[in-house]
Amino acid sequence: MARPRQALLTRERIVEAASALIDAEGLDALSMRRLATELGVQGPSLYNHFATKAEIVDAVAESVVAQVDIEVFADSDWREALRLWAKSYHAVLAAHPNIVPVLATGPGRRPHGLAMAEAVYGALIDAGWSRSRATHIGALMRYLITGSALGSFALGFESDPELYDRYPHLHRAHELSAHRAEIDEGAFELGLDVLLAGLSDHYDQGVRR
Amino acid sequence: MARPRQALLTRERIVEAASALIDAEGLDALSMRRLATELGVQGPSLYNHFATKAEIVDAVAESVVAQVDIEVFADSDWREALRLWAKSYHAVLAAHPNIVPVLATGPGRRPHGLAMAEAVYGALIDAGWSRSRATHIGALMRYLITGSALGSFALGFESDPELYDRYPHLHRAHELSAHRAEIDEGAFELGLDVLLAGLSDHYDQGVRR
DNA sequence: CGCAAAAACTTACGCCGCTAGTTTATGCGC
DNA sequence: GCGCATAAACTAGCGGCGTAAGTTTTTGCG
Repeated sequence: MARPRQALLTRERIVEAASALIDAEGLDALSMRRLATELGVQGPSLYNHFATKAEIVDAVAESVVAQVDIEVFADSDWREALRLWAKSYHAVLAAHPNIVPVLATGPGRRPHGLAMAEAVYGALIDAGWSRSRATHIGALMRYLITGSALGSFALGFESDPELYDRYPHLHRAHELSAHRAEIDEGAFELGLDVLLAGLSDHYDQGVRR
Repeated sequence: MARPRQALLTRERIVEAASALIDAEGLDALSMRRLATELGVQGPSLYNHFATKAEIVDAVAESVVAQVDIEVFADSDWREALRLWAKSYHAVLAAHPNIVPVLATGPGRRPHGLAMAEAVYGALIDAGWSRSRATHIGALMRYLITGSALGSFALGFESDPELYDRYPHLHRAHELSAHRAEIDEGAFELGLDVLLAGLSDHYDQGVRR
């Protein structure tokens, strides 16, 4: 096949297919040939639309970050905004866990990633936090959100009971995976509550630097 | 070369070389052929000592986790122990950031990983936390520690000033990388302080479940 | 109408993890 | 002290990877 009358590929279709493939089978399953096959095309044809595989992955990351609600910073108190944003971000990552390692490296050059950083940092600055403190708080939120999304804590423990014979306190660790949702959500909520309460205390006591 | 009089490889030597290679050039740079070359040997010879590449990576992860101080749980108050352990873990990961994605998936079947989980969870249980709460706290600590080690927050922002022209609050973001150490450490310390203070309050108020 | 650009193709290079089969040295049982 | 299973290296090769190069055909603009 040479150039078709109607283009088979668009950047949008490629990103959608890549995103679906990553969601369904993980980052490692995304290869140029596999993705092309999924789109009914030969591998190298993708290079007519993206210069490298990394660009495709980046576009997928951007499309995920775009789903996070940053409108909340427009009209909420910084505490409430931070909580709602964190929950929204957390929910988006929970829906697309396989792309998290990419997001964890930072906003890079992605417009939505930068817009999110701008919104978070701006809200903290506008609330009166020092630049240094605002940066720390922003970093800290990212640690909690990506850390909790990177891999399920519960699933990190294998479900083989014999594995825990030597560890007296872990004798029920093989049951953890069955309560995966409650554990992962509970830990995140606990962290968010404690962090926001603590920061709120600092703030109210005038410790903003 | 057939079988040499003195074995060229041992599991220990392989793990050391793999660890050094990962530290120096990242997880992606670790290939069986490259590692073998580093050890003065042909690629497939490594399979006489490890069944798969994943086993080698796992052994490297185990050797890193083994450096974390879990003795502190033997004779400190749970708060102090948690703080010292977290700092030790954080320091070890800061020294070997490239292996963090592997550790972030949980202890798996690694003895030192399991021993660490046992120590943390056991200390919390012994202090009087409920099983559910102890699990949440353990998960939360992992979120903070691996989240902060996974990728520098400061380095997530590129040092190209023009990138931030559209984002008024980020106009100095290109300077972040220059203060990398202070930012990353400061955010981690802030998170650790706030979390431990908050949990300590819960504890003292009798909220342990 | 002609031609550059676009969008598909095929071929190929040098990597990758890993398998299979080969060679030779070691060390244990008789 | 010999024989042989095992260990530990080797070479060759499979199928997959990212991507570069060059080809073909269609489109759309000057």
